[in-house]
Amino acid sequence: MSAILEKNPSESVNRILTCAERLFATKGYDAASIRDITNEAEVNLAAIHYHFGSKEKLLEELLKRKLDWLNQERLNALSVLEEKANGSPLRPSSILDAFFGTLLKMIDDKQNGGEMFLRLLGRSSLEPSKFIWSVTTEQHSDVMRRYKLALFKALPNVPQNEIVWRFHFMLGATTYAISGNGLPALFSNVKVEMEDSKTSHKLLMKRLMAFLLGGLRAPLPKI
Amino acid sequence: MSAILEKNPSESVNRILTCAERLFATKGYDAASIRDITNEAEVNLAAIHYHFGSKEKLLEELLKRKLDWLNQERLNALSVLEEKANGSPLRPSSILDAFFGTLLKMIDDKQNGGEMFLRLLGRSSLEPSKFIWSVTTEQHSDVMRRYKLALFKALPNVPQNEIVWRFHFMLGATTYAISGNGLPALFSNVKVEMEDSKTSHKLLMKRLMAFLLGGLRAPLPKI
DNA sequence: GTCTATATCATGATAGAC
DNA sequence: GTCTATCATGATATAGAC
Repeated sequence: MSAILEKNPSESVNRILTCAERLFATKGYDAASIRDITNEAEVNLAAIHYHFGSKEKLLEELLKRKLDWLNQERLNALSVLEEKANGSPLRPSSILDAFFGTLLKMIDDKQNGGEMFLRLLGRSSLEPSKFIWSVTTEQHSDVMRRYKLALFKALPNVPQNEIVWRFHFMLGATTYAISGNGLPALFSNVKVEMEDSKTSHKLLMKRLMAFLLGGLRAPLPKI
Repeated sequence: MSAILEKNPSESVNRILTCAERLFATKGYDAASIRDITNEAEVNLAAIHYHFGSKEKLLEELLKRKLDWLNQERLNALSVLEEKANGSPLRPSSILDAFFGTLLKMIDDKQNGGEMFLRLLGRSSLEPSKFIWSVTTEQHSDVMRRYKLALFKALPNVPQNEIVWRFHFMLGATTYAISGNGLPALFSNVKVEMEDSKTSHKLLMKRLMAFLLGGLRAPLPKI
């Protein structure tokens, strides 16, 4: 019972969170067992249940912590834009910056985001499990609603149906990009150098934003 | 041993394939157990191992059958374009039609594709499992190579790095769209009617193609 | 070819000593 | 808080009767 032998409790929790984030992000929720996680975190098998209650609760905790922050940032960014605009429509590029840029900037924010969190978020948005899906998406329905309305106002000549679809396509491109899938295959077979990782985050962001804006502003399809 | 009692063997195989396609597509590979599949297909639990050898082989078979066809169609479509162009660069929209349009058209082709196959393909491309990923992507590296080269030629003023990235973004938007994830959340909270399902496939295709082309042709980001 | 029964294993979860 | 031991479940896979 001597205190010197007890490990720092918050240290264990932190190690669990870090390893779970990485393993869920890379192997997927199902394939990452609590044995995998506790082994890598070098904590006891029972620690996850003790600290979080269940594997599902662990994932929920993992997502909610940073998602709450992200969604608040997104709402704040939009509010700032709307105040500055003073009632007139926003520029589409500003809206995309506030929504997708705020997300992508998290990749270099080790405190509130981090690369692994973005991958986890990407993967979780793609999981078919109803539970996981609800945590990632139902949470920020408010955010989506406000951004859709802002886009409607910014693009009054584009049918709202079309805008919603393009929002969907933009989410897809972004989710796929941050989930890290597919990249290896794309870059093989053609001699195109990857940029060094220091600058690659900013480059990815600029490239993706340019692509998204191009898609959003594309000529309407003839129906 | 009377023949009248034996079920038609190919019927069992077909029912397994159909149910597995749907269950893998909707629940994901891990979550769809062979118990689920054999129950819904109304065949014996052991039937999958007898006919396919393993659960993995079943998925492999499922994907390869239709993927081989798709990739051949894509190669053919590109060859036709290149013959007609007679050495001059192709139009980017034609290339996207040949690559993504050929895929999207499969949704109404019950013989070689079908909606469930597209969802399965989408989901499989997003699975983190190395095995699944290799089946869906490594197979058609030839196709990717030829299409990338065609895009390089069609867009000589765009850096090749940029084209590869945009290809990646286009794949993401398309994969996400056909995987069927996220749609319910997007369409809630805003009163936007879904089109009736008869025409929706063609509409989705036109909308996605317009978006992709807009993204591909977007102004280059300032780096 | 089909089916029953079972082997073998990994998982999430929990109880109880320390 | 931590650890060991264990449970119950459901997974893939297989052996052998019919």
